[in-house]
Parts: sequence; C-alpha cells; structure tokens
Amino acid sequence: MDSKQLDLVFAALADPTRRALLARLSEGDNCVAVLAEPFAMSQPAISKHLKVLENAGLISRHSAGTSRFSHLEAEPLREATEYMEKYKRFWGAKFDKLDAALAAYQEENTDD
Amino acid sequence: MDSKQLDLVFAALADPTRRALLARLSEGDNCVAVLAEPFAMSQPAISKHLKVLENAGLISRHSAGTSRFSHLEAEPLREATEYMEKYKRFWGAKFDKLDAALAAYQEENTDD
DNA sequence: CGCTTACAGAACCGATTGGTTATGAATGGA
DNA sequence: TCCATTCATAACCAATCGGTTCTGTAAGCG
Repeated sequence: MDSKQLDLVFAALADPTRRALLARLSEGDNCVAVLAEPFAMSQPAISKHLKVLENAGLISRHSAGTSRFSHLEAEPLREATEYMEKYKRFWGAKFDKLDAALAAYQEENTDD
Repeated sequence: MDSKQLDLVFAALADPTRRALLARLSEGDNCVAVLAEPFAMSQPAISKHLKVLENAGLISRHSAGTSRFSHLEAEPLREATEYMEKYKRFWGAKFDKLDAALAAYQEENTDD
C-alpha cells in the first residue's frame, strides 16, 4: 500500500460518521437511505461520506434497481493495521534494549 | 479510547509528513531542528505537525536547554490498531459464514 | 551584557472538508 | 405514460488545514 493510499484510508477513518458507516456495513451490505437513517444529516452528506470511503477502497458499490448497495472492503484496513504494527515493538510499558533490538531486527523494514 | 481521540489519531496519521516524523522518532528522540532537516518545509511547519502529533497523544515532549525533544508514545497506535482489528474477521479472501459467526462471537462488541 | 541558536506563536493565505439546499437522472410501479 | 423513489451532482458556505513569513522568547555562550 503506497503512501497516497494510506493518506486516504487514515483520512477516511478520521471521521466518526464514516467509522459508524463502516461499523454498520460490517453487519451487512446496505443502501444509502437505510445507512443514512441513524444520522442527523442529509442524504447528500451521507453520499459524500460513502464516496470518501469508496475512494479509500474501504467499500465497493453495486446498483440494484434504484438502490445502490455499499459493501465493506476490509483489505485496506488490514494494510493500514499492518502499517501501524511497525510500531508494535514500542507497545507495552516495559521493554529493554535487547528486546527492542531483536524486535527491530525481526521486522521488515518499510519506509514512510 | 474514545471517539474524539480516534479522530485525532487517525487524522494525525493521515499526513505523510507526520508519518515520516513518527518513523524518525521510532529511531530515537530528537529535537525540532534535526527532525525538520529531511523536509522541504519551514521550521514552524514542522512545529505545527509536532503539535498535531502531541495533541493526538502520539508523542510527548521535554525541553533540554534551548532544544525540545520529541518522544514517540505508541499507546494510541496500539489502541487504534485494536480498533481496526474489529474488522479482522473480514480479512482474507475466503471465510465461510460459520467462520464469520465464530469470529464475531469471540469478539468484544465495541460500538462506534 | 550582548549575540546566537532553537523554538513557538501570530497573522495570513489558498485549498480542502463537511455540511447545506436545489436539481436532475434512472429505475420501478400504477 | 406519469409519478414516486433513490441517489448523485452542483453550487454554495463556514471552518479547518497545511503551508508561509515575521516576530518574540528563553537558554547558552563569548
């Protein structure tokens, strides 16, 4: 996953409405009107959020009649998680220098 | 980790300069001037980015003489990773409904 | 004391974001 | 055919973002 894509994924996740949409989609595909229901927000606002998620690769969409269904695509989430796990060796309150060195050595060294 | 804090962490991670700063800090604490070196950007711009990282809890800072050193704080990264792992059951190309149901059952159910 | 270095803060700027309302296009149904 | 439903797009707006330059402040040093 390149840097630009990470920009989009993290930016998409930085909004609580979009995270809630993803959470909802984890329970199953759904159409715009139904997805919009829980929010005190207009339909075009939700459509915009869905487009942001789509651009980040976090959802795909397909039409059925007059409805468009959104489908969760988790792969970018996996890759973003993988990115963050580069920092796993700093987790946990205590680790001595040997631990850190070993952990660092074991890791694939990716930049960015 | 509450929703507001997730906003800040993901928003902080959504910028490539800030991700690069974190990567640099994973090699050790450093002061502003040195951190700024690799970037074609003014010192105040870097100071702003560091403040964003600090507000997200991703770094802490301490002064030493005229310098201020930034220190990586990985805990919010761990928590954000934890958040994303809610979607772990959707990773991997194949999984049948039983797998999904089991994975869902095993999971703590956090909202947002 | 006076100079330099390291950094933060303020003021400013253009671009982007997150929302709105209004409109239009495509589908399905009477 | 005509109408209703679903949704996207356009135009607009205020607020935020990411950068700039200029200035101020605090610490170290001659």
